[in-house]
Amino acid sequence: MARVRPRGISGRFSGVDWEGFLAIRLSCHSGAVSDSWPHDLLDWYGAHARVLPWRNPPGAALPDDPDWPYRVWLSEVMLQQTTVEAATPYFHAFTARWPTVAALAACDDDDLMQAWAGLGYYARARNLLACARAVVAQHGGRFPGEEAALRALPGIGDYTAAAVAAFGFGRDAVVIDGNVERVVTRLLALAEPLPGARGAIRAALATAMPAGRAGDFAQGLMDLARRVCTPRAPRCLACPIAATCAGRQTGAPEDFPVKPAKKARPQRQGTAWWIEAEGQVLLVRRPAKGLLGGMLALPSCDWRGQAAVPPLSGDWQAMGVVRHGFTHFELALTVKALRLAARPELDGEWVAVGSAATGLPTLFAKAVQLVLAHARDDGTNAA
DNA sequence: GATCCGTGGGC
DNA sequence: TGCCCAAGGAT
Repeated sequence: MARVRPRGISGRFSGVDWEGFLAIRLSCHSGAVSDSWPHDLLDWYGAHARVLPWRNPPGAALPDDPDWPYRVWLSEVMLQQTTVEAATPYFHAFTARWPTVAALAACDDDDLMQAWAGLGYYARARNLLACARAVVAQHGGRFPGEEAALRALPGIGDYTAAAVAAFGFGRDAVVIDGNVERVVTRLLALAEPLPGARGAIRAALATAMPAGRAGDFAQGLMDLARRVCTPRAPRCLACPIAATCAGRQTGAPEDFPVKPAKKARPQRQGTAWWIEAEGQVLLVRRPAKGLLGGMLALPSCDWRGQAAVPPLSGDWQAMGVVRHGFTHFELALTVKALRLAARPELDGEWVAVGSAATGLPTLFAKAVQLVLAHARDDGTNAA
């Protein structure tokens, strides 16, 4: 069922949207978008900025700390498509364990992947390490401050390069993420769907950005997007730039940004095998590229419909089914267990049963929990 | 440009 | 419950 959306002036019988009417009159009087909105936003940000461990307070000079850009970069990579709440404990754990980019560059690959486990998008972890090592090898252990040099490093795209330049070095970079896109498409009522609208977004921000305040300007837009200009039911009455917002004047600011329709996620099925012997279970390292690349996992078949051939013949016990949604498909993973007296000759790493769930991606952590819960039930029933 | 790549939370 | 969303990047 389609969502019901108020359509502003034309869609209502009792008809007159006085708020919108007044806004349009004001707009016609003063111009389509006021020149003062960037400073209104900075004023609002000065009073309402979130306090975050990787963020400089509004209006303050950057910390006199050679590792500041490192922490900014680390936070930005963790925050790619990831919420502040999910990333924060990982940020603290990483900075405590690896306080400098040189320390991170020197770490063991498997330790890094285990530390990243659960955060998702594991290519970020592989690129994180490659980037740290490139900074040490090519830049003497100091991040470059220029966007172009940052953009050339692994795992750093347009957004992250601009964010590190602005937040880490105080450069005048145009920082555009999904939050900024939402605010600006509403502000301008851009009807063109993403990603086509990005050129207009960048042009508007390059014009509007107050010189010397790029970092506060971008983070102000992000805080506004999270607290006021939310995806659904934006709180326009609390917005410092509502008076100049064309999206609000349409009566349906939540309709922006316009996005292309999404495809349905296909269903896939697969099987994973728990092989236990001598208090240990067999894990395997997945190939470096592709889904869950480089991560430890339970042995499993591929999930594209091929027959599930277990790595050993034997008396496999059914443990149940784990359902897990990925970005572009949904998986029903059947879990089967085989317990042996002695460890068989198989490729992989044997780990203690009690610690098997730690350091695994969430899908396999769920599968391990399923097996352990099954074992507890058996123990209860036997006792 | 289109597709692939995790996860957890909100409504 | 199912769908949308979150400080994107690589291929």
